[in-house]
Amino acid sequence: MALKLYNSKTRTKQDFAPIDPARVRMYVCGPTVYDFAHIGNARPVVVFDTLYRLLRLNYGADHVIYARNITDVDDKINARAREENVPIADITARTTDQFHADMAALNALPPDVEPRATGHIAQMIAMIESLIARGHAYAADGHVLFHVPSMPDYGRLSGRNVKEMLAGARVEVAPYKRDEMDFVLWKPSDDQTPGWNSPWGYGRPGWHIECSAMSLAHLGETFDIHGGGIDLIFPHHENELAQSACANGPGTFAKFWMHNGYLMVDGKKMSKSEGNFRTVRQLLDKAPGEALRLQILSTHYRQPFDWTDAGTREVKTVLDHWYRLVDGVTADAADIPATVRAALEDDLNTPLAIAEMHRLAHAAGQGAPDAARQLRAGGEFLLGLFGMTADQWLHWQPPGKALDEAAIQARIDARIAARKAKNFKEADRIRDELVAQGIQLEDGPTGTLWKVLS
RNA sequence: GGUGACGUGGCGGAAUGGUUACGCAGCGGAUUGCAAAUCCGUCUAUCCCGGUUCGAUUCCGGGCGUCACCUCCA
Repeated sequence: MALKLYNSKTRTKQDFAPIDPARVRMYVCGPTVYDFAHIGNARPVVVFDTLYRLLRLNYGADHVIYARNITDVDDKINARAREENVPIADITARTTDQFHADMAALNALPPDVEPRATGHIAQMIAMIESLIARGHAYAADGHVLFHVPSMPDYGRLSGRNVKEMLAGARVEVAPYKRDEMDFVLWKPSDDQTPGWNSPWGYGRPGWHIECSAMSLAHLGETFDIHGGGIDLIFPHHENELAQSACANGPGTFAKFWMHNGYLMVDGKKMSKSEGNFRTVRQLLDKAPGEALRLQILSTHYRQPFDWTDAGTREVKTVLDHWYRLVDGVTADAADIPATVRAALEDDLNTPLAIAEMHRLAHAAGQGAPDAARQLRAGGEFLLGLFGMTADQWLHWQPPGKALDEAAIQARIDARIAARKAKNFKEADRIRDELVAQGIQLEDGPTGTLWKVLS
């Protein structure tokens, strides 16, 4: 079955055919590194990681190139460095490390290239020069601005009507702008703010130009997929598209635009003032990263997602079950279940894919060995699950908390002895004692196993 | 004010012009010394009002409601 993807540009589901099957190119907007990644940052990473895995399967791992940037020059970073009174590089290095660790915990593969904005200043300057030369940008008052009326198609990607937007605009217009909609490509820096020398003086790039410059540098003028959150469609992606298409020529840039839906927490927009702000780091204290991953995938990527703790508990229960079924089972690519794969190939229908996984789990639970292999293959090769053993999974503890497994085993042995002596009162007492510590015992045919209650 | 998305059973969540997914929870059973785990069985749904149709949850119109964007945001 052919891969179909919803293209935000055309607002339809289309058959995906790469420009060059030997080099399938995907660019996803990565984080601005100034603080811990929140669960809203994790959604596009997990969604596009799932797509990345599927593309690698379809075209070969060596024929897919996935670029996800790190934006390490931004006024939010500058503000944070000032607050903490540390060098900017400290903030960006620390936050980048945290981001990598958190995304790895979610079983997200690292991208093939991870360009940094500060490493591409020269490319940004070159692109700005090209925009000026082509009449799409102008220098004014130390700034360089993109002239929006120079691009007739502006607003098409995000479905905005420029005139209507201006009618409802609440922003003050800077005096140096020729048009209210014009946006900054380059802006001046003072001594306290990071900057680089440029034809327009000492300064730093505007928000959108880094993605245009980096996608060009690593993927070329035209590439296959551009992804990110729907909140970025305006102004970020609209402006990226404007810059790139005007600098490189009409018709260049991404063939497919993909946007994941918004993320809410407990039914509301996540924000610090609402008290429902969740970092990935905080959530990894409640459940293993794979559970968070499956939770993210349990809603179709284009739908709004409502994050709840109850949802986390539910996927944890599901994975407890699946892990038991695939324990000791090995699978190879031949076991990849066609049903799960077909669901993913239909615009990444992960909820349907998970439903097909449940069907396999049902069959595996009845003792079908091929179903167990397919379940494992579906998790391992498609959804990015089963990265640990069943024991590791069932014994999982939040980072920093270590269980004394030897002590638990000693209690289990004592209980086995009591049971052999038919002293059930003592056996039950030991079991209750362990339950009070969050340890659940399971008497099976091969002996007594235990798991951590969640 | 402008724009967009969404409204499916207790909860999560797909699909579909007609045959009422799937999971979690609940309930009943098997199993177990009792549990847990596992297996079997099982109840509950398509926001409201019109229209098109032999038939709509699905298409069209209206209404109500929720969320978001238009300013930093994944």
